[in-house]
Amino acid sequence: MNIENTQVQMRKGILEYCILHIISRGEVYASDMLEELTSAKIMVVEGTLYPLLTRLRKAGLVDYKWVESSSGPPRKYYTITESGRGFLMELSATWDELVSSTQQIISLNQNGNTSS
Amino acid sequence: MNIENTQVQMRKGILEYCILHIISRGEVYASDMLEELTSAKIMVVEGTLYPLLTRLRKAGLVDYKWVESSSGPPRKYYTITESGRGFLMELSATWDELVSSTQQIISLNQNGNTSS
DNA sequence: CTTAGTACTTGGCCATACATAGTACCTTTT
DNA sequence: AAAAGGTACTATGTATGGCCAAGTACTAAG
Repeated sequence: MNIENTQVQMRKGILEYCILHIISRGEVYASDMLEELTSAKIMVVEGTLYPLLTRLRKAGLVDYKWVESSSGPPRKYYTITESGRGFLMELSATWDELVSSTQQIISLNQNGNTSS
Repeated sequence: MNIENTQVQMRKGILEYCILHIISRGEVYASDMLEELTSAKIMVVEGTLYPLLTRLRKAGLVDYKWVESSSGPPRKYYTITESGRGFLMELSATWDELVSSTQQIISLNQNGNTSS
């Protein structure tokens, strides 16, 4: 019951949302995503990202194409599918609802009234 | 990859935060918590709540005492410990950070600029 | 050819939420 | 008093997703 573990648990399902959102904004490959997530202070490692991308693809939410790189092996550039956009909207609603629900709980004080 | 499953995943770790917060506000027993969580639209079932309470107790974050009930078997009334208050503050910081990070990701549009 | 760097893959581990079934105690009914 | 029903808590097994760690494959530089 340490805080590191809780951080891991809390991000479950949210990574999926964030990554699908990043892909929805334009073609990116894994390192682009890692960079953006890191800059938002969401620490993600390859072993998390790649399996997630595979899941998204198998579910038909994203697609990819190989693109040659001038320095190194070719890269998988991901794009979102129509089905993916629909799912992203559902994820968005789910996230908003979760934030709203949590806010409702933690905004109550000892007397059960809302306060600041 | 259905939305119901994602809802389950998204709440992982957050239940712990919500429940510890509820307990921090005063003595409650399981049914009180279920009622409050349900009213905040966080659907939780006994099979989730009781093991979580046991985990919290084993970690020394909460304590409980048996209280006789006028109708039915005695109840475990939970209270937060000092150690629990410390952990709650950490959870709070973790949650705030996660919300902030997610907000940063999803507030970006196609051009990579912030917009509404 | 060897070394280093980049990109992607895979297998196993762990913690949490949940479904389900079960135990124990109390009150009410007959 | 025995049976029936409700309340509170417990225990077991499953599925999922994040993560570690090791591994593969391709390219460029020495």
